[in-house]
Amino acid sequence: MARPAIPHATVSRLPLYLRCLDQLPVDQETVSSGEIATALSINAAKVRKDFWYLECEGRRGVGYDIQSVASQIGAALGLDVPLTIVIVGMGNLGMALAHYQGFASRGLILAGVYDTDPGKIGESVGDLVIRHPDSLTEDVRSQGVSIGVIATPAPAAQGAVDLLVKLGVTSILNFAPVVLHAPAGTTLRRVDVATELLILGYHQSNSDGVG
Amino acid sequence: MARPAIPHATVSRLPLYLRCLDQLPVDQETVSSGEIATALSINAAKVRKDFWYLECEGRRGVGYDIQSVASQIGAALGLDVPLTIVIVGMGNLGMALAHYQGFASRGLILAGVYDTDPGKIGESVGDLVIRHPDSLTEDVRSQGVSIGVIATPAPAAQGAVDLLVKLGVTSILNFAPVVLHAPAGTTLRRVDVATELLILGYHQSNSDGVG
DNA sequence: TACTGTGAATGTGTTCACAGCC
DNA sequence: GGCTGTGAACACATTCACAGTA
Repeated sequence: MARPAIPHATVSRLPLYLRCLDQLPVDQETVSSGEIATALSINAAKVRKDFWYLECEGRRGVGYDIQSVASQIGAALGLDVPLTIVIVGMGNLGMALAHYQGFASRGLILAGVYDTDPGKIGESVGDLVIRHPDSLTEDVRSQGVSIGVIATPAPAAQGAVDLLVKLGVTSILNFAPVVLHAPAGTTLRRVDVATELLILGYHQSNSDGVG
Repeated sequence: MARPAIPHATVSRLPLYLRCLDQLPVDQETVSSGEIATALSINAAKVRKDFWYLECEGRRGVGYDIQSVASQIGAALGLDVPLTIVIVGMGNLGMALAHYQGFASRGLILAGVYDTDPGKIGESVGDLVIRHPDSLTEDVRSQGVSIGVIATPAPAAQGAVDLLVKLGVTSILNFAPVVLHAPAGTTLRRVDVATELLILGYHQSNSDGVG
């Protein structure tokens, strides 16, 4: 009954469960561990144990209530308090990320986009206008930004991180091809984030290799 | 001496090591496990064991030869035989990915970009021209494509996967917000790919939660 | 019968700790 | 002293297997 903390491995699967639940027929009310397991090609006991950590109660012989599982997962991921993000660096990648539906569909609110290029400042991106990173100080304070996305060229990346961290942003999603360092006085945990790479094996499970 | 297969966990760290090595001063010839461990905020024994799996030979009291470690990692990732990728879906995200330096800097060759929208077909993207996915059949055969990137809207994603798989592509990198299914006759392994999410904790290590 | 809940067994990955070499 | 190489200990994650409930 006194449940342990939710393991990392479980947390990393939660977004996957969420997507999977989203795609069930709207009139379906319950779902079994087996159904989810099949859809994600994982083991059903793993699904049950994951849900157990989340304190989702299922009904034997029936399954789990979709609504309540979804809301438990949302709560565990902190999506019940919507997260606010900003994107620094409005090159091609930054632009694409700003337009990308993936953030919104995961409940993230894009609050600002920034670039140092005077030629870009003032340009509109959806509802937002590109501004100089100097504005971050004000924006982070007023909007309570929790995630900063780095889409700058490599040499500018570390500076952007330092600034964000100084302002109190605690999560950095880095797309620049550099290894970032934690500014002084902070510690750092590196996490691989769920972009999905599906490795297809033909009839027997392919041993390994990222290619 | 008879070394076991390289564990998944190790493989998932190899790109990180590679980036880390790239950023060392050009005149530096050797690197110690401790140096790398500090840069990546991981344990030094882990680095040594990872290098051990790769059969990298270090010198006690000195460290590892940077060149040879880099080439061993490259070989383990299959980057000595350059991988070829194609992108299906040339909306904002697809465009950005096509221009993104990250692929090239990891030794991936972008061989084709595809979209079904007649208004987009024929448009140039760098050296390439957007074509209809029908051309994939020919292209995959002639270029030996190993990775297909899905950047289509959600409803088109599964169809794109089915086509790629039918043509013999064995790795799919999915950016569409849907759960994909393995076509009949194939098995599927899901992998989280290294986009870096740095979670910064202030002096004490932040317990958890992806936000 | 169909499903959950969960201890126990197994498998994998990480870290320690120290001998051995430069 | 600084660093690698590596067994052994530990921690964590997955899977099995089955009792229990609707």
